[in-house]
Amino acid sequence: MIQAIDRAARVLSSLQGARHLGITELAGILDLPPSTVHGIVKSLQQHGLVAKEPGGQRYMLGPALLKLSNVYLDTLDVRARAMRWTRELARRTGLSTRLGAELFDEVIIIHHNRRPDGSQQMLETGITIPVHASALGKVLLAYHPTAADELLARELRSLTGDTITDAAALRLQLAQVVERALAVEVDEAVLGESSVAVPVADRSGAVIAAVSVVMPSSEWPPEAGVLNDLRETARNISRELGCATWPPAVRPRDDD
Amino acid sequence: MIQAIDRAARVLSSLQGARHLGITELAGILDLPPSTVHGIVKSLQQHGLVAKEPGGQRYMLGPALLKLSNVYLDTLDVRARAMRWTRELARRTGLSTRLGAELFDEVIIIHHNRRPDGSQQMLETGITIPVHASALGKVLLAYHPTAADELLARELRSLTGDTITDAAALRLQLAQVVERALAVEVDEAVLGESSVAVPVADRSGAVIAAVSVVMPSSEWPPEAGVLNDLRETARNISRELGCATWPPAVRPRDDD
DNA sequence: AACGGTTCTCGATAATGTCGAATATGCTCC
DNA sequence: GGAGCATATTCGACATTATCGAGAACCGTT
Repeated sequence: MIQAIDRAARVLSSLQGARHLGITELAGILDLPPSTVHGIVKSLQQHGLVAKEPGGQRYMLGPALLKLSNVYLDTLDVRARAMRWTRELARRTGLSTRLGAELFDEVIIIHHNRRPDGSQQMLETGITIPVHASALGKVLLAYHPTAADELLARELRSLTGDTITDAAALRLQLAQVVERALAVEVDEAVLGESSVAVPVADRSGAVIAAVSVVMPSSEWPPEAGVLNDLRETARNISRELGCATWPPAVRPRDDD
Repeated sequence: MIQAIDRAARVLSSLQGARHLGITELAGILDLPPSTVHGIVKSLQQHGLVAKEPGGQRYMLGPALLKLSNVYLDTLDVRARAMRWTRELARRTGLSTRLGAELFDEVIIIHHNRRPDGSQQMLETGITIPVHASALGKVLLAYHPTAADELLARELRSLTGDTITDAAALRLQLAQVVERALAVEVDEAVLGESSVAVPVADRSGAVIAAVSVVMPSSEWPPEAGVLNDLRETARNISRELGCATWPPAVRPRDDD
């Protein structure tokens, strides 16, 4: 791990948390001398990864990230394939759908279909949710035991009163997830919101993403038809990616 | 400029262009030994900025970029303020609107409102357009002479037959842009598409973004009402940002 | 099963980033 | 409007740190 790059990434990460930071503040967070931080920030700035906030003398994330991220989304084969299937899923179920991938101890939403009732809803692509508090996350963890082990070794943060924070309880759920190829979550991330997720696998049979439908907890549990549509969607996407058999198999423990 | 960070940024940039690259390919592009590139890529990977493509042994951009970019958009004050005004602008004019900011020699779209006729249109947030081939870009250049000087010193790439590639011609247009506080573009970026843009300034009076309406070239020129609505929109956004007078003044040459 | 082309590991070298002190800049309070 | 303070920024000597070549391991292919 190259030190300078590690530090640069930490700078981006800090700015991700705090939005606007001065050199001194950053130096405080990273526990480095201000002059060192200044050099890093200036290097990032030259590439547009960081920008000076208009007016002030603090720094913020830069516009180059938006361009990179846009290309990232375009690069994702799963996403391109999944889009038409999830749109259809949203139409059939009348619910909003998400496609999520693992990002350390979070799930990042790489595609979002709004529920088709025409109500005003924010676009969720790009937001992240702790893995342990989402159906998407439970699916990804269940099929990636190494990540699960790592996560369960740490303290689990509670988001609502119903977030599962007990390692043993979560591990039990993960086992069930694999059995049913389906994970659920009720009020665990956001009060009043619940979801069901299923795995998406690629040619190699590895689970690389998960699809979910989100519904108001008042409509819980979902009808059997919804679950079937959801499973069918995941199977179709996986098939398009060249996956031979669905549901997929759990990836071996040390495979990374 | 820290070498390691510069190289890391170049790696990201290369992956932005090529989508998928192996270590050797990257090494070729950057003209570095493969082992050096490997170290850089591995460091980026640890932070999720780069990821191994599923299946293959090549690398691609990573999911962390999506999260960073999402925060970047949230951080942008202009964008938050502009959104309601551009939505209204789209409604009144029946056209799609864009909010753009400068990213080196390109304009990056930081917000996009689809035209409200209900037709299927792709979301343009995050795409980039060469500054010299867009109305948005001409506005940004006109108010940022240092950037204009730099750009005009180089060769201008042609996107359509109508792209302005002559430095003198462009410089003349930029002068007019400041006079009218308005830039136009007809078929210069995409055939059949034309746009008009106006500047958005912040508290300090500096132009930090531009708003535009985009229309089919068949509807060109826009009615006077559209131009008024556009100007009004930019003035409203600028006022919300604490800008005292609109149209804004050109930023002095060496001010960066 | 053997080959060619990869990615990846390791360690010595010297190039490189680091960090303290000094300077410049900009904000705040009087 | 001016003085004072806090912050950003520059600079250069030093030693930590990244670099790069050689070789091992790996993968896909013939």
